[in-house]
Amino acid sequence: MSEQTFPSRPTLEAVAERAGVSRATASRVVNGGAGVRAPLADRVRQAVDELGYVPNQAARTLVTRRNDAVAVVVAEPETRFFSDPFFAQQVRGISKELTAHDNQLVLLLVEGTADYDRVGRYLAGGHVDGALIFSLHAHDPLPELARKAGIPTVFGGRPGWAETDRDRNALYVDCDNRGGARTAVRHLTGLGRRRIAHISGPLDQTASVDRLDGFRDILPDADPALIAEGDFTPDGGERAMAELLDRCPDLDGVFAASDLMASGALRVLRERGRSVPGDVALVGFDDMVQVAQLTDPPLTTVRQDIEEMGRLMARLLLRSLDPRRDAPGALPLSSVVTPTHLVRRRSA
Amino acid sequence: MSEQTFPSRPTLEAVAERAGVSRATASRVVNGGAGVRAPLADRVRQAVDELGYVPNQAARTLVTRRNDAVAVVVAEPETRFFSDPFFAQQVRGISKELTAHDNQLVLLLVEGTADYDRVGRYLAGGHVDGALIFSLHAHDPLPELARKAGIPTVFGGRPGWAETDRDRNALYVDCDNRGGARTAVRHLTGLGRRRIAHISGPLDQTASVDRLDGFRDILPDADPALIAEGDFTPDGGERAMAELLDRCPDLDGVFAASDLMASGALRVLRERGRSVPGDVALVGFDDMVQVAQLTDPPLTTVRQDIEEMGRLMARLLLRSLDPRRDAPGALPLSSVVTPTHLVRRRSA
DNA sequence: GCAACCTATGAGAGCGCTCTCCCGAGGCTG
DNA sequence: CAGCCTCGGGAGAGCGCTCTCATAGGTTGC
Repeated sequence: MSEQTFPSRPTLEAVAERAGVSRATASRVVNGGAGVRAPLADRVRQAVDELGYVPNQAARTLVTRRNDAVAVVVAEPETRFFSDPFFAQQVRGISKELTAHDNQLVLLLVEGTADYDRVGRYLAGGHVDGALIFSLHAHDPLPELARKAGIPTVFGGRPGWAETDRDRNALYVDCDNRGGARTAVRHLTGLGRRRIAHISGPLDQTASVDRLDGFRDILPDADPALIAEGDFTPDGGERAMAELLDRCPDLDGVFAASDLMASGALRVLRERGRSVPGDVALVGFDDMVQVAQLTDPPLTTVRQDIEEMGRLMARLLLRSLDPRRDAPGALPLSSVVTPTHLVRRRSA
Repeated sequence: MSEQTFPSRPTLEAVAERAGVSRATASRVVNGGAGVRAPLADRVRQAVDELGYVPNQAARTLVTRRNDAVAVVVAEPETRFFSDPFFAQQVRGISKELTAHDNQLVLLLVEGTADYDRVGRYLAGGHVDGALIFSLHAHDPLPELARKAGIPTVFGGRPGWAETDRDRNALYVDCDNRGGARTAVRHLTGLGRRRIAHISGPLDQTASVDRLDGFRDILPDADPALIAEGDFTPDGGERAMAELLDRCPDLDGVFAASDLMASGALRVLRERGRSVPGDVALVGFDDMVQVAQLTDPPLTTVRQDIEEMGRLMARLLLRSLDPRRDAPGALPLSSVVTPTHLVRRRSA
């Protein structure tokens, strides 16, 4: 049925010949045309149009050593990547910033252990100029792969070794997890709640640990039975909430480390006949559109600007790829911690 | 804070020198090592390891004219791309097949009109060997862009012009939308339903039109008031269902063109006090895990194997990139229509 | 009016790789 | 044992582009 044929593309040489100039001049025009007199430049541009010339990216990359492409690496099962709006928002922010600077986004999903090899080869193969890595778990080999590949990297979320191991010089963007958690818990204590539980994220991620630390900052003597570990999914939130209710039926407040987990917790609370916020006040984290506002009751939550964080990650990476980019006064080349703040709705 | 330095990569020349062979031999070993005697090959492999050599992809592409990368182009707002599990499943199928053949997936999202330019340039720039395009709407410029770029393309879902405009020779993978719709509607009539409504997808997509056609095959005299157009989202399903109930309060069956829309319809039916399947029997389309089985009641629906369709798309594209791949007897190089079948659950 | 100086253009090297040729060494046949 | 074939390995061209460097022509200054 199909017999697609694909003629070979015109080369710069062909353009130059048609315009009656040298390849060098044609190249100059194609790349902005600085220092080429108008009549010549016009002839070249016309030749480009007539031939439908598009530069061969491989040849260009070979000499400039730039790809104008950036890898986004996600160490999370595809299922979660596609179902958790967190990633969608972050990728959108990244995507906007990258396309604004004519960079291409290459998505690399890491599912099985075997994928690490493939990703390592890809990063080292010179396909991309830099990497954005997020959802990093402890002992994940990705940072090492990126380092070996020798390409600039920016992390979404503080890597575990960022503080201890200074010379590895991680560049990251994260929100003020600990401060946000403190605000959330303080809000609950302010409401007079006395038995406050915490549903944490997976404790091999710094975001989870930091939020737990914030919780403990306010409640240093909290009963360990009041803390359950989730996995940032609604199901995980359900499981953790059920566990907590079994252990401490008298709890009257819950701080969940994500809105998605809070939504799961909410379902379990309702099933078990607890009113929210009457019996149990509930605070989430993220202020995820499509989640926090749609639950019943809508979630009081700690807002972080996820899309903006994505944008910052991309900007940071682009700057470390080319320090001259957006000149003085711009973003300094260092990690960024964005602020959080409490959004009060009806769940607490 | 950050001062990342990036040493230049070892070249094939360096490997050859270290192994005491010519560049040609080193290249042979790196690419499979056919026709190189074992001791030499081993020396080369050792040199590769010691130097941490990784081939420069740009140089390789320049001469082979292959990228081993394929673009996946989605003409749908990011929001829908990330929230609709349909895409997730399709991309997963594609991703599996591509990685199995050492091909890289490059995701291109098209949101605004401005993005078409960027995507066109990208496809024409020789970054990728082929393109997979899905969620095509009528009059979308993407097919033309891909054609101009001169790269093989496979569509997810039959493009509108595939039947009429033979010489454009579209290669596509689709499910038997019309047949599936017929099965769904026949099931409803078989249950004794007499006022059967249809919530269609956006009618500028062939999948929507085909499903509507299937509906009409069984009910050629259906009241036009019993047909409402949705947009494949839960919200669209809600709106359409509300409309239908306003127009025809006596309807007793609904065939929704997607599970997501069916889930929205279900909410509206419940709100309006209609029991399902008692008052209104409801059939969806897709058999989307995480949707059809989780609604209350679970959806009777038309199953299509979305992941498999993704896999087929990728396989078809890989074959048209390199006809020698997976030798005789394999997939013929022509469009594929996959079967559908009814999955009975409780909603009808 | 001539030296000194620009500035626009061209010539050409080379980025790192693959692949086609070609040569030489060994094994076979007659 | 000569002649032929085979097959492993090397030499080298060139993929399409960018960028440095040299050059030609025009300008300026004294």
